[in-house]
Amino acid sequence: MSVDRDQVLRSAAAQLTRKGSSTLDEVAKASGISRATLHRHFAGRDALVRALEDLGLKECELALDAARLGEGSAQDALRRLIKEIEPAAGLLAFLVTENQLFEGDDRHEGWSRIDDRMAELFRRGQESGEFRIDLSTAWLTDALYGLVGAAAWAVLDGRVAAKDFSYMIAELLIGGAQRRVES
Amino acid sequence: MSVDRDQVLRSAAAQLTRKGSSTLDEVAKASGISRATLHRHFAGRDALVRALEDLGLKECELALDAARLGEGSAQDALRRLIKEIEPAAGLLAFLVTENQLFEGDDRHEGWSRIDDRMAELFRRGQESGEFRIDLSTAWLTDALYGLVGAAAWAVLDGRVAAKDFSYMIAELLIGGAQRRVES
DNA sequence: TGCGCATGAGACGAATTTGTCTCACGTGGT
DNA sequence: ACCACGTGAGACAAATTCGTCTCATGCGCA
Repeated sequence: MSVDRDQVLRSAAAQLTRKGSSTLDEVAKASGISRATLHRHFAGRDALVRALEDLGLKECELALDAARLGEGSAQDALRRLIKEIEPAAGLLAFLVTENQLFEGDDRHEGWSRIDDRMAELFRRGQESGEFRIDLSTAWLTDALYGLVGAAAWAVLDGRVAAKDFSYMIAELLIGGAQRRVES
Repeated sequence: MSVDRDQVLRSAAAQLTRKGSSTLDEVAKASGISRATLHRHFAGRDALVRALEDLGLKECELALDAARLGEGSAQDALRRLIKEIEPAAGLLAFLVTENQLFEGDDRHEGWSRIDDRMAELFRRGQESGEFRIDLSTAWLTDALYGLVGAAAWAVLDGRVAAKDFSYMIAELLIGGAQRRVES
């Protein structure tokens, strides 16, 4: 009977990813609930977006924890991270397009912490000699976000099979498109 | 006296990239014109977005032409493409987030043609042995869009120097993050 | 059966945005 | 000097969306 808050948020993210200017009524219908109920759980559009941000933030933190970025090679850690972050890809695809969250320098500090943890992984890989040093850790972090968003969108649109999600991202990010004659 | 239509569109794209829900009044002010004038040139919000799409489409076609994708190695052609597409990056960064354009299967056929040309480049690279075949051409195309958008945003936000734009994208897309002991 | 509770549906005014209009101003060309 | 034209500023109603409210329904539970 009671509404599943997380499920509503996921449906809302999917709807808002498809159409960023969706009406609250459209969001509610996409979540299978009425506008009144949506409004009972989230005070307004801002509150809804904030909740989406918090959920995405939480899932990213969990993915970062589960990936154990400090263990093993940086490459393997990155592969684990991409695999762990897959459930949050839909949410991230929306959040990265929601530049409104970054307006006014009051960006949620949580993202800085996540960025730092990712950049730290790339830095570790660079220091160990696994990753090239001519690509900045900031760019690699942004590129990871961009590829996750692109992959999520490609999957939603049927151009990439869902099962290939993490493979496609990890291989491109780590190895690039270039064919290497000797592995 | 007369308004520079393309300049207005670029300013509008920048404003809408920053805040997708910008008012027409905000868009107009960002372009340095009044709402009345904006409305004289573009019938409404839809018409404005359509014009932005057409401009982005045109610039992509021009970039594809200028890159001469059929000449030389696929790698070099891809590097040329990325360099040529840089001026349109801001526009693309907005358009890729404007999923509204893809609603209802009435997507502008022009994008299909562009996608095809890009996919053809990757296919050529795969057939020549330059690119790996385990990453589909559709994914490589989407990844290119995603990286261009991510890079445009990173530059706008000051995390990546504008002069590194094409290098960062090309190197990551072609060579990946992995360090290769022998070049 | 009867109660509690969350929800769905809809109405209502307020706020915002939009589309259209008018009018005055400034510039460029005749 | 005069006119044509594009523009800025603002007013105005229409349309849309939002926030809040009320009421009825359905389900679980005692």
